[in-house]
Amino acid sequence: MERIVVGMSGGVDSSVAALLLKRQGYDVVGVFMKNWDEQDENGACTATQDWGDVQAVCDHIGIPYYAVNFEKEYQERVFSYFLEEYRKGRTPNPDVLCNREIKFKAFLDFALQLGAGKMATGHFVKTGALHGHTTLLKGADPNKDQSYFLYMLKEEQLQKAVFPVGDMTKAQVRALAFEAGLPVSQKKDSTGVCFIGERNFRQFLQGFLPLQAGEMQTEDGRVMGRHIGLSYYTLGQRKGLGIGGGGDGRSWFVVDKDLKRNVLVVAQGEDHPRLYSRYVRASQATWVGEPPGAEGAPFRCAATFRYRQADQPVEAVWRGQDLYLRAEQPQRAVTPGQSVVLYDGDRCLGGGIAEEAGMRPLADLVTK
RNA sequence: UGGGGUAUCGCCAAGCGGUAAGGCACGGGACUUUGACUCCCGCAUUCGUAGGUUCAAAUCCUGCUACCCCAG
Repeated sequence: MERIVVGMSGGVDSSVAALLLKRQGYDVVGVFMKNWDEQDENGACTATQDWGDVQAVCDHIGIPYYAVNFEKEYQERVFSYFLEEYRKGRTPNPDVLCNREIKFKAFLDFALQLGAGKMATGHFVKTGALHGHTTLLKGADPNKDQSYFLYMLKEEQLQKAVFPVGDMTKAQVRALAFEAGLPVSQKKDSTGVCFIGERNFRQFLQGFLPLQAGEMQTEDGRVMGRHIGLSYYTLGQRKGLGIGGGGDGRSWFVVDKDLKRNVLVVAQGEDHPRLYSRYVRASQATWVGEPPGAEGAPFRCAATFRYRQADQPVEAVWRGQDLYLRAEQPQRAVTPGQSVVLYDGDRCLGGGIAEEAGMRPLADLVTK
């Protein structure tokens, strides 16, 4: 009987994943990862609660369970990067790294050590086969697809992974959990940075980053207020600026960060031109399988510039680790540090990390 | 301390005798395995202040205070 180790978070998705594998006759082992040791704002350790849920679920399903601790790995491979990016005034997405480095590396290795042939998670994605290669596909539930977070995985990693709920909708998952009597069937979906959880982001960052207050200015230099530190804001952000009234009365948004002068540039109106860009340069390009096309050869595909965004038609070209994109439609608040993920239909090709974006063709951008 | 003007929620701003619009900010919620965006709900028993007129005033009158402008 083939053994499969399931990464269990204590949530509905991974619980149902374990349940399905068990029903399919696999030798299922549930493993809970504790990668962050800190209490939330209320002094409660959510990991303790989640671990309790994992135990309850596994007992219910009738499978053995363990807990592993990758705090060190998480700190070294994910969190340090996360902080470093913020220090540079960028807006990182730690979860894409977490998947590549922790869930589908450290954890995968651990699973193999336990004698498993494969590992499983509750991600809403699917794997497919194309010309003898394993591919990463969007989950069946368009509203829950999580391929955006997994684009950094390589084919080798995917070959060892199974995603039992990938072809289900969230509603189906919940219904199944309920029918099976899983104790977490009604548990609210968790959000926030993986393993760290939901929390007041500003407050959280303050524990790691210095506050370096400065001015908020309009493009033409009018001082609109003060900011507490450029790291604490992201492009396109509206809430938290504290600027009200003035101008045409519309809301204010962050349109730029001037690291040199420590000035947060703000502009009025959700449709402000400074908020949009069609040309994007991304770095650290990574491909699930073979790179799309030849180096330097433009190709058409779809892209998402943030989680849950609808596919955006783009023309792309890659050169080495660099990825250049020209979007057909102007994209709102493409932010340095955030991931750009490419698709061919439902197949996730890979992606990169946005470095710069604008409405004007940037140097080396796709030349038509 | 001559003349004129303005004082309504943190900000902007309706109101012009009939019992406080709206926008922004802010708070809460929804959505969401990043950060954001978005959506929904809430948000002045009170109109610089003290009196007066009136059945009734933020709206009219008077004093005071503050700020602005022009004169000095």
